[in-house]
Parts: sequence; C-alpha cells; structure tokens
Amino acid sequence: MSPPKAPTARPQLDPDEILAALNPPQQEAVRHVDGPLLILAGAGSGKTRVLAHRVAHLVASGVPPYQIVAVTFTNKAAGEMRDRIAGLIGAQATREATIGTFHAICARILRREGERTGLTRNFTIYDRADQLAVIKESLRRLDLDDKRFAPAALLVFIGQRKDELADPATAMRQATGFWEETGARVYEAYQRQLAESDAVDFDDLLLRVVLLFEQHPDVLARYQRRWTYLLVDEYQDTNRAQYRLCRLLAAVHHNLAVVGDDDQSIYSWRGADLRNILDFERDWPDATVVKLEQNYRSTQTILDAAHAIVSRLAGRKDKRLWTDRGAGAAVSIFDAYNEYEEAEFVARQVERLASSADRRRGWAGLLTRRADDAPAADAADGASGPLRFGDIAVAYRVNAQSRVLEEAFMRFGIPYQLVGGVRFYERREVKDALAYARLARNPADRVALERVINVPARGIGDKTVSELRAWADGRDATLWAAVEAATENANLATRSRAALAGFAELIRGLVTVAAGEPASSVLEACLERSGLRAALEDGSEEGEERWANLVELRNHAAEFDEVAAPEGLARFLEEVALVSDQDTLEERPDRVTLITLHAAKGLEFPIVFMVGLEEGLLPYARALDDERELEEERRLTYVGMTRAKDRLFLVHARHRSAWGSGGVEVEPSRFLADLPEDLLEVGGGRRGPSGLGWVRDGGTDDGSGTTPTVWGRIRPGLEPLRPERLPDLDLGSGTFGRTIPVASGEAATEATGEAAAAEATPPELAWRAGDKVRHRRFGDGIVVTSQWVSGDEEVTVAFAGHGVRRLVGSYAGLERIDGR
DNA sequence: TTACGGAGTGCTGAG
DNA sequence: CACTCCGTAA
Repeated sequence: MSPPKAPTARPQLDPDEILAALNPPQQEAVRHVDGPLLILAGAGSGKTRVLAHRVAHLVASGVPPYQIVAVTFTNKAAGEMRDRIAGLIGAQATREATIGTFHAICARILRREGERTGLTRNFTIYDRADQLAVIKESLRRLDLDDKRFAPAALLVFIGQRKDELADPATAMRQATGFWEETGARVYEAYQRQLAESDAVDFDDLLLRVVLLFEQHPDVLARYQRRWTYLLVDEYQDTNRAQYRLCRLLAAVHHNLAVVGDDDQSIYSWRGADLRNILDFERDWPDATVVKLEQNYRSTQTILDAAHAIVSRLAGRKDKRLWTDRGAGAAVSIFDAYNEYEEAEFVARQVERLASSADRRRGWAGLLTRRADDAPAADAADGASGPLRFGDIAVAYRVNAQSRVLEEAFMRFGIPYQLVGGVRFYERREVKDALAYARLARNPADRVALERVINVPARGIGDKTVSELRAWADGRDATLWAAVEAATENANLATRSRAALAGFAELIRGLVTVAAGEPASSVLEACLERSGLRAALEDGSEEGEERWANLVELRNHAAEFDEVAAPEGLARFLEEVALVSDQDTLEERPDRVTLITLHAAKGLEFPIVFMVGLEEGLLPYARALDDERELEEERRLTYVGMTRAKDRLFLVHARHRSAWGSGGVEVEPSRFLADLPEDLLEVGGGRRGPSGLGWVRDGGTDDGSGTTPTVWGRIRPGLEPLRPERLPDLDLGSGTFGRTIPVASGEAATEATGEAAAAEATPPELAWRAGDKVRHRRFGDGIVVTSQWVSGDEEVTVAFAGHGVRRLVGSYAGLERIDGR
C-alpha cells in the first residue's frame, strides 16, 4: 500500500490470455468490466484467483492500475492478492493499485484527510484493551459503578452503535431504558476522551471515513474519481459502515464487484450484516450475478457432508458445490471419552499420517477408502506429494481448547504452531514498549501515558496520578499537559514533582527522536531511555524471554526504516495496530496448525481435524437460545469442514471439563446428526445403542486395507494422557471406553474412586441442559449442564450478557421460564 | 511505593 | 486453571 505513483509503461497484456485458465463462470466474472457485479463464490471455488484475474483483465482492458481498489478481509489476504496480481501484470503495475483491508485503507485516508475531522496526522489507533481503558476512565468520570455497567458490555454497546453509524446523540435518542441511556452517556464520554487523546478505535476508522465522505462531497468526489473500480472480498462479512462506504464510493460509476458466500458469514457478532449480500441485487438492480460452484479444493465427500450442514439454513442463496476430484475418503467421526482422549486421538492420527511409511508411499493411499472411486489425485496443486505436518490443521471453537491439544502434541513430539491465543502484541512488555512509541508520536495518548507513567517503577504512584487526573479534568486539559505542568503543581509532593519532571523529560526526548529518526531508532530509544531494558535484564529467565520479545519488536520496526521519519514510525504503529491473528500465520511446512474456526476462514489444508463437536461448544452455549446465532454456528461448522482438501476428521468427546472443574457429560453436536451416514466412518466410543442414530456398529476399519485404522488401541509403550481421567483404555477390545459408569441422565463421574460416591447421590436433578431459566441478578439464561457436586445440584447456566455461571441449585433461586 | 499472596472471577469469536 | 484485583506487610 505504497502511495500512488504516476502510471508507468507496462507490458501489453492480452485479455484473452488472462481468461484461458478459467472455467466459464469464472471467465464471466473476470470478463465483466462495467457495472455492479455479485460473485457468489462457494468455499474453494477459486475466488481469490478470480479477483486477481479480474484485476489483471481490467488492466489489460486499459484501466490504469491506480484506479483499482481491492478490499480484503486480512492483511495476509491482501498480500496474497498482491502477489497473485503481480504474477499476472507485474510488480510495477501492481504497486499502483490499492489493495488492503477496509481498516488499513481507511486509516490511510484519515492520515491524509483526517484534519478536516479534528484528527491530526499523528492519531493513534486504539485496540480492544485500550478501548476498555477508555471506558473505565469514562465510567470514573461519570461516577458510575463498573459492576452495574460492565466495561465489556459497554464496549459491545458502543461497538453496535458504531456499526449502525449512530453517534452518541442518536444512541441517546434510540435508547430504550435506563441502561442504554447510561450507555449512550458513556459513549459520549468515551468519544470525548478519544478526541482528547487524538485517538480512534477500530470502528472509528470506518465511521469517520463515512462521515468525512458524507460531510465533504468534494473529498468524496476526489476518491470517486480516483477509484473507479472497486473489488470487495468476503462481502458477507461487511458491516453497515463498510456497506455504506462501498455505496458511497461506487455511487457514480457503479463499478462495484463484490465476492462473497452467505454460507460463510460468521461475523455477525461484530456487526457483519448478511443483508448486505442478500440484498445486493435489490441495491443494484442492474447487477450481474455469477455463481461459482465448482470447487477446486475438497473431495466430493467433504463437499456433500458440508452441504448437509448448510442446506438447512433458512433464506440462503441456493447453490451446491461440486468437484471433479472424485469422492475421496469418508469423513471420519471419532467419539472420545474426554478432551484428553480427544487430543490423544488427534496426536496419534497426526503421527500416523505423517509417519515415514506413509511418507514413502506418498499418501494417495489414504485417500481412497471408498473403493468405487478413482484416487483423488490432485495434480493441479501437487497435493499428492509426501504428507508433512504443515498439511494438517486442528480447528476448534474457542481458544481455550488449544491447551490440551498442545500438551498432547508436546508429548508426542509433534511440532505445531498456534494461531491466535496470547498474541505477540498483547504481551505486557510489548504493549509497554509500544506505549512509549505511541507517546513519542502522540503524547496526548492518554491510555499509553497511564500505562507507562510508572513502568518501570519510578515513584509515580496512584496518588500522584489521581492528582494529575484532577488537574487535567479541572482544566479540560490532557493528562500529558498535567505531567508537563507538574513542577508548578503545589498539590504534589516534592518527590512526585521530581519524578514527573524526569518522566516529562524522557517523553520529550522520545518525541524529538521520533520526529527525525527511523522507526527502529525510536524503538531503541524507548527501550533504553525508559529503563525497560534494565528492568527486564535482571538475570531471570522470564526477563530474558521478555527482552527477546522486545528485540523482535525492534527488528520488526526496522522493516520500516526506509520510510522517512516521522512516517516510518507511523506506518509501523499502524501496522501493529491492525495486524490480525491470521496475519501472524506463517506457512510452516514442518508444523501442524492449531487454529480457531474463525481464524481458519479463507485457509485450506489437506487434512483437517475439527474437535469439540459438542452441544455447548459447537454450537456454543451462548447461541443455544437464539435461532440466528444457531445458524451462525452452523455456518461456522461449514467453514471448518470446507477447509479440508482430502481428509476431514470430526471429533467429539463425551465428557469435557470447563475451567478447572472435573469433566461433565456433554452431548454430541446436533450438527453431527445432520451428516448422511454413507459419507462417514465412525470410530471410538461405545458401540451399540448410544443414543446416536449415526453410530455404526462394528469396528472402525472396513478391512479394505487402504486405511490403516488404529483407533481404539493405545499405542504400546505410551502412557495415556492423564490416566486418572481415562477409563481403562488398554483393556478395551478394539474400541475405547467400554461402558463408563455413568447413570443415565446423571452427572458425569470420573473413572476413579469418586465414581462410587457419585453414583450414590440421588439422581433426580431439577435442571437439565436446554432449560430456560431466570435469575434475579443475571436475568434470563439457558442451562448448559447440571450435576451433583457434594450433595447439591450445581447448575451451569449461560446468561445473556452475563456469561456462563455456575450456580448452586439450592441457593440460586432459579425460575423456570418455559418448556418442560 | 512496592512486593507478595490469597481471594475472587471468568471462556466465545477478532480488526 | 489462569488471570486480575485487593489488602497487607515491608
């Protein structure tokens, strides 16, 4: 996303050549030049390819590259798009096009035009943690109780208002009830504080550009002239602000091409509005619609299974994916006793799949379980080479599920990489260092200032900071102004004044460095002068590790050194603020990828394990009482399944522990029951009547010999994970778990000495999963599970807005609000 | 002002 | 279990 350069001479491209390698619908999408275009692109239908070829075709047809803007969902996707386009039209011409995420493009626009809206070009982008700090400060200023008005809930409230393009006044007008009125007041205070800090949050990046365009038609007209061809990827995940942005930019020329798949819409919780794609044809009556239904990624079996999940959605755009790759292997279901066995199963399968024997013979043999079908050869992308760890991904609903998997992989010595989780930029020392860097550019950044004013400790305690706040509040000044004026502040102790003078001097020095030195030098100065380095180098192993992180941070900053000061630092901070989890994913051929289902969107792997297919996890507990949310869980399941190219494993456990407590019994996901039996092979678990209509009797291997199934047998010489939690694995005759001593309808019992005691407890539980209840404090919720714990019933309830709570039955005073 | 330990509490998802 | 918050002692 370098600044546009004057168009340069470029090699002549032949439009027909660009079309050559595409199928007919793809060609239609690429050949379409003027007017609105909706590309309904199913998973794996080659949409990135179509987008890239479309850009190339536009250029070949005479559109100057700088008039093209392509919007992607992540920076990583932008990079891939850029590479692909460069492969077609050359790097030189590609550099002239604008390719990036909505957020990055808007940040760039605001950097250039923001002064009309009261921002300086030094503005800071606040992340979620910063936002929470601002909300807490706003609550303090309004003298509100953060118990009654939970910062996280307010953040959601404010975010929703912004997604709808509602300002604080509008939010106040539309407020229903006291809580929302208060929310609107907090919203107003929050915005005021952002303005004081010369900062914007993620939503503001979009919102402010929309407002800028709406209030300054001249600016809008300039961008309309500049960008005459718009391409938007992942259109199903756009929110109202992004939608409005598209409409504004395309209002004159109508050259808006969007690509999306309503089946893959999984971000409604952050404002994505499915109507944007469903109503595209109504918004643009002259729209051309192209459906891409040929899939180049998965086997037909995987596609059929995935279709069974998604075909039950109401009001979806009708489409069905097909492939000419052949049926391929059955989808494998594994029924584990608990999450430890689940993880062990995955690890063992990974080990087996990547074993040297399989590697030598290639792994085509693994893909031909259904004998009537031709081998699922895929010469096109070379998938038939030796299988590597990097060909395997394990996907799960929530990050917390990764831990048990990591433990199992470590045990088995399987290399893995984790996407998401504790992110690099969220580590404390990294945030501290970045706070200094932010202050070096923008000392008004109050969140950064409060973060590091006493880090490392320099004798500026809470009392001193409170006095500074009072000084600033009384004068309507920034906290930084209060720091600078501290030497004249009689309310401060002499010692505090001295400490503050030192701190002010430190920041002023950093500001000077930031004005003229490259980004890495600024980082260097931040680390050294602040004392961060000295504080970390205390000889401890932890300190050493943290220091290593800061060195990495500085090295990353050095990548921006070629950009002249002060822009280099600005670019660095902007990129750091806008990186996504997916952006941090490296293509490591030697590592298994552990990833959330959300982050896995847009990726593909030859082999995918989806774990935790259980009621309460997928679908997630909080979605159980809401049909729309359930549909989103369904789409999320679909997204996960369609990541798999050749082999898909769906794994669920019968018992799962939640935050430290022992395992409770869980039901298999309803989505499993939607899968056609003839596409599946089932392993693990108890045989026979199990309440699962789809469980097949008999063993797990069909005897064809092409799938060397070893399920149900613990590997000799390897102790089971957490043996105390597992039933007698190695006594099971070919299958796991025999019969587990759990009375029907009753709570889970560990397969330990506790079992006997638990079995003696009275079995009548007042509550069961799915019951709708009301609690006097938490409001309405849904029972996730209920079990006997030391003589009382422990009810776990998911409350709307209050999270999942465990309550003691006899005290909770739960009220049944409907149903049984 | 800081360091420590115990208590309390929370797990969607993410730019 | 893993984090943050809070009170207390140094």
